[in-house]
Amino acid sequence: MEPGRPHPLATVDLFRGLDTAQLQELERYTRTRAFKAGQTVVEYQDDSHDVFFILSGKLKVTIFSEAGREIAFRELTAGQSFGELSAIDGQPRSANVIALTDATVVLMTASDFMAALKRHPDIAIAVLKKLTLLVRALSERVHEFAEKVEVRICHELLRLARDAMLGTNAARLRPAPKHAEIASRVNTHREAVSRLFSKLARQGIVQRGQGELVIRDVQALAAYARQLHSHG
Amino acid sequence: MEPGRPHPLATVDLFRGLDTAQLQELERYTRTRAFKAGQTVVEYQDDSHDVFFILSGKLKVTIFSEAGREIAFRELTAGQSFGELSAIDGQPRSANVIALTDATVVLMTASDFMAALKRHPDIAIAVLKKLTLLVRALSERVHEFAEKVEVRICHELLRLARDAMLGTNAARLRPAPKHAEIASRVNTHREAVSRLFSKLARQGIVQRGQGELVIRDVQALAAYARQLHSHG
DNA sequence: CCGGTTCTGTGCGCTCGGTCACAAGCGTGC
DNA sequence: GCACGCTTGTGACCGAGCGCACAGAACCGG
Repeated sequence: MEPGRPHPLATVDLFRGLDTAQLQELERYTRTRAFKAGQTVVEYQDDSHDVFFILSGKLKVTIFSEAGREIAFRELTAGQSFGELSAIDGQPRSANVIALTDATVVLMTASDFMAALKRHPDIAIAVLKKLTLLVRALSERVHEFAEKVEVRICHELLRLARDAMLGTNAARLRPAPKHAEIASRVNTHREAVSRLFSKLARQGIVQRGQGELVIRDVQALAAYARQLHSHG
Repeated sequence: MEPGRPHPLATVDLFRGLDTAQLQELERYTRTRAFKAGQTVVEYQDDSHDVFFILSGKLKVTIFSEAGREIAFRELTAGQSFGELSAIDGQPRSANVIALTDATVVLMTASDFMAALKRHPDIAIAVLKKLTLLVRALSERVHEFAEKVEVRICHELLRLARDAMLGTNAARLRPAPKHAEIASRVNTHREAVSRLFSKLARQGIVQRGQGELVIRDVQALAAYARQLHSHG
């Protein structure tokens, strides 16, 4: 327990709040693994049940429709974790995870993880918070499908903007998100995104520069969505 | 602690696994409330954060789109609980809950609930399992919106069938679910459901009797959905 | 700088499915 | 039974948005 040098597991969000002694004890139940860029970490429908904690690198979670179309994804980086769902309910994995860059992860078996939850209520609560967030995000998604395509795209843009604010009413997305990307997340097609962007650009709400997308007026974008939504 | 007479809180699913002494201790943090049929228990966007445990009666959870259209719902009965999300993350309520029948519930403040989670890891794990189930159900929903209307309706039918199986390949839904009901859950219109039912009835897959709906061949229904899905 | 590849912008036809309209069932209460 | 309301079945219309096609722009690697 060296005070100046924090334990490596201290970077894991779920373990925030544990002291070094507790982390050392937890570490006994983990194994470290390295993945090369492009390698698959877990595969959809696998029935492995380990939980993973990312020490370094960047991974990508994807879900494919049965037709093979990519439906949604998010990126994971150091400090984040994944695989809790299968550990908790024993069901097969709900998504693919592949390494985007070389990455180091630490993993724990389902039963060791569940035991850790019992021993350390703070971890359990951290997982609860994580799942709660997920539930709310998913619900939002479900609601959104009641909306028309343009509204959904606007919402997705607003979500992207939220994480890249630049002042209070503007955001810069760099690198520019690919249209096909956005489209697939809200379950529509590239062309729809392209057309909407043109419209928004004409109104000065967004601006496309080299390799970046600037949302000049977040308020106006939200208003645009609201107005589309209400009248039809 | 009378051995023959179980504690009233023992009926609550989340408290499965606690002994009578622990239940008595928990009870000190609860208040009991009675609701009359039709009364609102929690309202969407409220910022109350209590957790509710149903002792008796039937409640209904609904979510409305901003346009006021009912999007989805589920029913809750004795033993189930609700309100955990707001207690865990402190955000406003994610849905409306109204009493369908007269009902008795027990409630706990958010902070008492969180404290209980810390003291009783089994409760925390029960909540984790519940949320995990929810996440999986919601993900399934999100995926489904990539499908065409008919496929979505078939899937909804299959879900209904799952809870009302009659042998291995048939199910009886009684009372018959209303078409408008099913339609709103998969985000479409009464007419679409009506038309699909006619088609399925012509193929002998389902059968409409007085006040009930019989799914004669669940396999065939699943196959029908799969085939629609793959060719277009 | 050139040739290829991937991404973007836009026009157009066609299909799915949302909407309207109306008739027929069914249940309930009087 | 009859009248009323709620639910269901079905045809016809029509608009949103998907899919296709193709041209231009941006982004490589060499």
